[in-house]
Amino acid sequence: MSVIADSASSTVEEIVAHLTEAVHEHRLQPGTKLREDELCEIFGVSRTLVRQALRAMEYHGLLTIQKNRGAFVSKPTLKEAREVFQARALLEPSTARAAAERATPADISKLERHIKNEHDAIDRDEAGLALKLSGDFHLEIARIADQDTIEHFLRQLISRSSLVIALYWRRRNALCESNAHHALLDALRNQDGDTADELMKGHLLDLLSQLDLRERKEGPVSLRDALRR
Amino acid sequence: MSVIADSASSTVEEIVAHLTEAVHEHRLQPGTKLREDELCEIFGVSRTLVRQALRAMEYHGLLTIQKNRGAFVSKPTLKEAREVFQARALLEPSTARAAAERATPADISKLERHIKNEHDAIDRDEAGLALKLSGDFHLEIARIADQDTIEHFLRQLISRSSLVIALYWRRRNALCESNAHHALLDALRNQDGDTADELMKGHLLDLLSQLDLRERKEGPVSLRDALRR
DNA sequence: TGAGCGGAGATTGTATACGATATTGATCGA
DNA sequence: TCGATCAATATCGTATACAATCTCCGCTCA
Repeated sequence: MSVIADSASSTVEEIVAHLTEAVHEHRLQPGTKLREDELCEIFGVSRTLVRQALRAMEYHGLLTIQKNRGAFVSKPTLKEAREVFQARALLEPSTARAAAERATPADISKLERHIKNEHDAIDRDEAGLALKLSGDFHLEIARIADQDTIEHFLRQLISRSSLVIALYWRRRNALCESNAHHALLDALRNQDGDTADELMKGHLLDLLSQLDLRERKEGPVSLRDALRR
Repeated sequence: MSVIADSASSTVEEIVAHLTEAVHEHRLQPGTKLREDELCEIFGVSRTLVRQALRAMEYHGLLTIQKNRGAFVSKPTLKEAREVFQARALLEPSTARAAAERATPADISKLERHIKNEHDAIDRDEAGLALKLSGDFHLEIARIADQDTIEHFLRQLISRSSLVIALYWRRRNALCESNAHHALLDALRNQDGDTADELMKGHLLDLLSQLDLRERKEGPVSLRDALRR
């Protein structure tokens, strides 16, 4: 979770994790260019590994690589934004249902801790962290449902949701999801698949309804600052 | 579509396309190892590009790369097999519905040609090609629905379906999907979203019901033979 | 005879070198 | 002064070289 890694040398997975976290927490804004040499210095590896990491993130939908021009944090169009939430609306309700039918007490308490962390982050005004934790909550439900394939897709969709929110969120301060997550947790605790399905459906519609047509926010930021290393 | 490419040098996309086609048509069986040097010779490029292609196919779920051991055509487990079709069952019906509501006459005639090609392939006993065309039919529907994100996921799911079918299909000779595709085409032609949704749901359940618990088929095959170049 | 143990060869992982392309900024002319 | 052109530089794309790891086969010894 820490942003400061060993300055020696990192693995591809570590590079991906750091950059992904930075995007999730909006320290790297959509449109920011990620130069390979700079990343080499920061992570202490050769361009070979940096390029592997960039390709992986392109595949996840977080970066867009333009031939001979470089890698940029993706700027989802409005169409893509809608599609991301439409796809989530297809996948997540039935996943929540399956999770409700399978959740163990250990799963429930893990989710409780998740929600607590989310609240703490909000209290400390760490909106980026709160958003990331919110996404993790959804992924955790897919894990409980024991649906590896859907979890894999959801991971990408939730990553892109973070970009969408960075660009199209109507009121950034109000992360009003906590109640929805609480209600979902209750349904899972009661093994109530029907309710979990319905709640997830409504939750995603809620999120979608909060997106706005407004143009994107301010430009890129220093790469090194965003990564704080 | 041709398997024989220029022996000079290929792009990453061409390498991916050729290998993917070979997997789709079951010329490369699950478990087959893809050695980098061999691919370099076959495609006339350095290991740099071959490795990029292998990574891309790993992302698509067609290959499994083991550290320091190499890339192998994936062997989906039974659980993964079920998950693939469950995920398709979530995504494809509503996509078919959207396609029915949007299909133009040009789209319809394109689908008609698709189905004709499928029949031709079956008549000529080219089961691998028929399977590939069958997958393309499903992708074409996603394209008509104008759902890029879902199409992206479906592409992976259909790729993996091909592996699943290679491993778990009950009776390989009977590709009984033609009727289902015809019925779908009719629904699309009539702009009948409800029916398209239902037909797709049933079609996927059909496919799932034809999977079997039996163990996998015979072992790997010569890489060069499978690629015929 | 068979299990365990090297070591040579094969194969993959990473770094570096070189070539191709794009970007930048200075110079020139209208 | 403004725009166009072109060289210098920055940056990315690909190939190659070297390092790390695994595989396989022959050897030793109980």
